[in-house]
Amino acid sequence: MGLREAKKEKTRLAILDTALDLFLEQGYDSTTVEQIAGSVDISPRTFFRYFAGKDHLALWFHDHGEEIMLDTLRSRPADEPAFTSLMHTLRAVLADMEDSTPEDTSRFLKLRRLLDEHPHLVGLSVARGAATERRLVAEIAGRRGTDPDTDRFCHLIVAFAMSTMRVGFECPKPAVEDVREIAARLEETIDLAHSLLRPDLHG
Amino acid sequence: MGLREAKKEKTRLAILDTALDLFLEQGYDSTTVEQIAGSVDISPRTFFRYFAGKDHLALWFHDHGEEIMLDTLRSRPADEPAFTSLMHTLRAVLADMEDSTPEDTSRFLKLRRLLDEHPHLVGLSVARGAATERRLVAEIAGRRGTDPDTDRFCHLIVAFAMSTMRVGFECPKPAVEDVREIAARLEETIDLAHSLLRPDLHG
DNA sequence: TGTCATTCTGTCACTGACTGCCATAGATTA
DNA sequence: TAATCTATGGCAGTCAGTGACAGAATGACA
Repeated sequence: MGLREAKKEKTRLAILDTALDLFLEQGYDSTTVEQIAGSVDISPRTFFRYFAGKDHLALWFHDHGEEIMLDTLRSRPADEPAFTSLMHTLRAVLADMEDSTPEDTSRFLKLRRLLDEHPHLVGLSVARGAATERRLVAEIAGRRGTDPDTDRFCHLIVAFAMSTMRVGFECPKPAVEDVREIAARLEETIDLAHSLLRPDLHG
Repeated sequence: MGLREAKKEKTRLAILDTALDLFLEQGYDSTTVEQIAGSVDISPRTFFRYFAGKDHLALWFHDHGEEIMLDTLRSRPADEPAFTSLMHTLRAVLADMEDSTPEDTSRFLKLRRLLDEHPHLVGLSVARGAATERRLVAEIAGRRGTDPDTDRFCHLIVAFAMSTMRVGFECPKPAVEDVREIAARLEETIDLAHSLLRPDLHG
C-alpha cells in the first residue's frame, strides 16, 4: 500500500472513531457533520469525500460484511443447497469478526451500542441490509440458473438468512462487551434458525 | 366524522395522490416538497403538518398495514402457535387490500410501481417494516410471557413472517396491474414459507 | 534536485428537507 | 356578537449534501 493510501486510510479511521465517540456522547442527531469534521481538522466538504453521508458512518460495517458474504458465497460449490451456502456466509462474517484487530472490535462494539440506543439507526441498517440481500439473491439465482425477479424461493431463503443474521446481531439483552459473546449469540441464532426450517433444506 | 376532519382527510389524500403522480412522472428525488405543496395549493409548511416528511408519502401504506397486523394479532387466541397467528395477520392485510376502495387500490398500485423504480425507497420501506417488526415482537413476547429482549425464537419467527410479506409484495416480475395478482402472489409466498418451515411449527 | 501531472483539499455558493415562532384567517361554541 | 380554538402561512434559521473552482500536497521522473 502506497504512502498516499495509507494516509487516506488513517484519516478515514480518524473520522470514523471520532464520529462514533461523538455519537455516543451526545447522540446521533445532535452531532453535526461540521462538528465531526472540525474534530478531525478537515473541512465538511472533505468529510463527504471519505463518507458518502453521515449515515454511512453507522453503516461502515455493512460494506465490509457484504464483501465477505459475497466472496464466501462465490467460493462455495455450485451444487451445494442454497441454505447451506448461506449459513456458511453467515459464519464467515462471524469468523472475520472474531479475528479482527482490537481497534476493529472496539469500533464494532461502539457501533452496537449506538444501534441499541438509536432505533432509527437500526432502520438504516436494515435498509442497507436490503441492498445486500438483493446482491445475494442475484448471486444465488445465478447459481441456480433461475431469474432473480421471479424465483421466490431464492428471495425467501436469502431473506430468512439475513433475518437470522440480523436477529443474531440485534438481540440487545443482556448487554455485550465482548465480541465473543456476540459471536456465540449469532451461533445460537443460526442453530435456532436451523431448527425452525425443514431438515431437508440443509443438505 | 366532523366536517372539519373530513376536510383534513380530503386535503391529506389530495397531497398523497398529487405526490404519487409527480413521483411517477419525474422521479422521487426530482420532486420537491415545494412543488408538491404548490400543486395542491398549500404552503410547504402546511405540507409538513400532514406528513412528517417527504418519505412518509411513500410509506403511507405501512401505517395502515401495521395497524391491521397488530389488531389481528391481538384478536387471535393466546394459545395459538405464534407462527400461525402471524400468518393470519399477513392474510388479514391481504384481505383488507382486496376489499378496499378503488381509490385505495389505485394508490397502492402506484406505490408499487414507485418502489419498483426506486430501490432507494425499498430501503425506506424495509426500515419502516423494522419498526413494525419490533411491535409485533413485543406483542407476541407478551402473549408468550417472555422478555422481548431475550426471546430469540420470537424475534426470528416474526422476522420470518415479515420477510414472507415483503418478498410477497416485492417480487417485481411479471409486472402487476391488478391487486388480485398481488394478493395471489402473496398467497403463494405464504404457502412457500409454510413449506420451508418445520411442519410442527404451525399447529 | 527541480519540474510536471495527479490527486487532495478547502472555499464558496447553492439546493432542498425540515423546524420553531408568531401572526392571522376561519370555523366553533357560548 | 364575542370569545375561543385550530388550521394555515410567512419567515428565519439549521443542517445535510453537491457542484465548481482554485490552490496545496504528493508521487513520478528527468
